[in-house]
Amino acid sequence: MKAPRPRLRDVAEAAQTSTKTASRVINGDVRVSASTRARVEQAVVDLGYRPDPLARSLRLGQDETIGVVVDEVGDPFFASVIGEIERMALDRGVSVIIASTRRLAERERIVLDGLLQRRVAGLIIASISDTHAYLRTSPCPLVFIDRAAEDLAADAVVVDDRGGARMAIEHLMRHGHRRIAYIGDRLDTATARYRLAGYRDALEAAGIAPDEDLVAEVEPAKGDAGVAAETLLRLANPPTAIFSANTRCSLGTLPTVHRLRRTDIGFVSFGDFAMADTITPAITIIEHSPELIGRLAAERLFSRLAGEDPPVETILAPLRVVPRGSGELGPA
Amino acid sequence: MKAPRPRLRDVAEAAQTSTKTASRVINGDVRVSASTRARVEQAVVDLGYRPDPLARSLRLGQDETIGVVVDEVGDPFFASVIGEIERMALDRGVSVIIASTRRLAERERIVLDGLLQRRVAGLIIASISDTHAYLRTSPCPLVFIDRAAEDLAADAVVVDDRGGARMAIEHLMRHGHRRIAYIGDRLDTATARYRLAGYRDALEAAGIAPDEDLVAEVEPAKGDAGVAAETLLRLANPPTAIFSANTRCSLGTLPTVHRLRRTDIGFVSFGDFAMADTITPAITIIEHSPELIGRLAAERLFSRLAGEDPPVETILAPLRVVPRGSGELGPA
DNA sequence: CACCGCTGTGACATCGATTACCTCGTCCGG
DNA sequence: CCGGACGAGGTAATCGATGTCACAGCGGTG
Repeated sequence: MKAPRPRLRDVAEAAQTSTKTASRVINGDVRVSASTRARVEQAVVDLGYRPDPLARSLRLGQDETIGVVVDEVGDPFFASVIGEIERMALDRGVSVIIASTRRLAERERIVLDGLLQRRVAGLIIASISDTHAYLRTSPCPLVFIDRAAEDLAADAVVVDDRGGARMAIEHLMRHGHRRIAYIGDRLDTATARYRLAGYRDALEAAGIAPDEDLVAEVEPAKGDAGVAAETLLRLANPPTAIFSANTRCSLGTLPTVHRLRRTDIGFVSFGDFAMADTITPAITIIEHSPELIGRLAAERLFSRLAGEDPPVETILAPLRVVPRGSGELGPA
Repeated sequence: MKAPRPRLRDVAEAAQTSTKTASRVINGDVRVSASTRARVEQAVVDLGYRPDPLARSLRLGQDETIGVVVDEVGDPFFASVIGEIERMALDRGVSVIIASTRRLAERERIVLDGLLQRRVAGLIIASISDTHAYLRTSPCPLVFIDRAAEDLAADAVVVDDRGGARMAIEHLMRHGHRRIAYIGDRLDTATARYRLAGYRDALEAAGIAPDEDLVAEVEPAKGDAGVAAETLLRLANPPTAIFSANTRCSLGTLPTVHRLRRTDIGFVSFGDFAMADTITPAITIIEHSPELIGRLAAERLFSRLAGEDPPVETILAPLRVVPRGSGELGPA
């Protein structure tokens, strides 16, 4: 009963021409006479023809699809990034395949490999790994987000992690803090290393001797940020302020801070989150907009897909301190 | 320099056999002699052969990909749902294409059409539209989430919206509230209608006359939930409690409630969110786990893709009140 | 007038994998 | 000893669109 979807061949037959000419019309080739063009266009409408993207991809050796690889799709930061990328892709009729690495270099390999096998047209990657040799001959444009690829000349959209962390610490110091704790990601990601470096920069510049007891390296997915916070706050000589180096650490740490009724402590979060301005005290943040990062990355990728070939660049998304209260509390 | 990726033909040649036999080995056909099988397998390893998914899809008329269509990828609820689906898909080597409708029925049509054109193997859909006639002859299994398709016999994973809303209102009434406001989504989505119905059920069962001034229908994406909350709280005869019918409304409403220093008001949110248990007072919620919904939907879809054919079913994900403070405040 | 170049067109190969259909032995029962 | 079932494997068509290349017709040119 149900008619199978029309093929190019059917269109060609209806228009009394060859598939090649029909293909020309559809792809906007100029060298087709007006009358033939009209017949084909009519046939397309009559039959409701739509080219099969699969066949097209096979022939062209490339899929009208981009891949986005992030740590974890459910992470609010990446969810917003992806949302923005998807928005831009949809406008261009491009599909978005997403994949998450769970912060495992091995999985990253696997999903990237799969995406490349599928011949995606381009990739946006929040890489967890620090070796990308196998991407050096990538057949498609790559844009890194959140963390640049250090061993690869590829576009990246990042924030000034080191400078941002330093800004956060200096902000706390301006409000009188001298003992400031750091809670951040595992140091096997570059982002975490840079932010920790920024923290140390600021302390050193202020002539404060670093205290390793105040540096906690955690795995936010495991929920151990809260444990780290509790440990810090129970030290014999506890910090008067905490710097949380990313959103998920903040989300893990703050419930503990509140449970222990230590809302008197100074707090700055690298990255915003829902309700940050509503809890008491409201949380001072280093703001970096995931939507902006997504947009910049997608723009870059689409411009390359459109054939433009600007020099490889690492784009810095802007960063600023948004004081809301928790970062302006002085030490006891 | 760079060798092109090996094709099945290369494998066949290396194993001194035909593509057909090589294909049989790869697809696990039993009727291949042990020695031939071994040769082919060796060749596959030697050449690092990986079948081209595009070609395979074309031939099979189906892509090893599932589509997930939601309101908005950046929405925390859907982000978690997608995260869980992606997790399950990756385990099966299936890719996930995401698309968002922005709550526009027209866009929903477009993205679904695109996905169907791509011949996805299956679809998971949070539908915004209420006509799905064009999906009736869908070539692939469908699973609806969050909202069932009323005009289509298809699987769905939903929560008991009406009952859940009723639970929320009854909870507030048990703590003495009689004037309870409702803030929820536009009523052109079924979910919103059910939740509002549940709200009305509860009031009616308690013999409370409904007051339409207390019902606000908003568009959370536009940020007008906060405006609605302010309007409600400034009424001559204001409510003593607010029921927020979904997470995004809660995220929009609560900053306003706090800004107006009206944290004395009763509050229940349909749907959890980050920091809900950390703000003061902590927010009482109707809990429905997005991860669970994602998992159930994905399980259903994969079971159909595996050829199982259970009767079409609407699965109810469980729901419960999680009291945290804001829902247990009595009226002034 | 022969030749050149340009335009519009179509037959056919191609992308890489799957499959309908066929061939060739071999082994078995009758 | 023969027919036929069966196992193993090969040939070529197929999926649907696009690239290659050749060709016909036409106008201009030396």
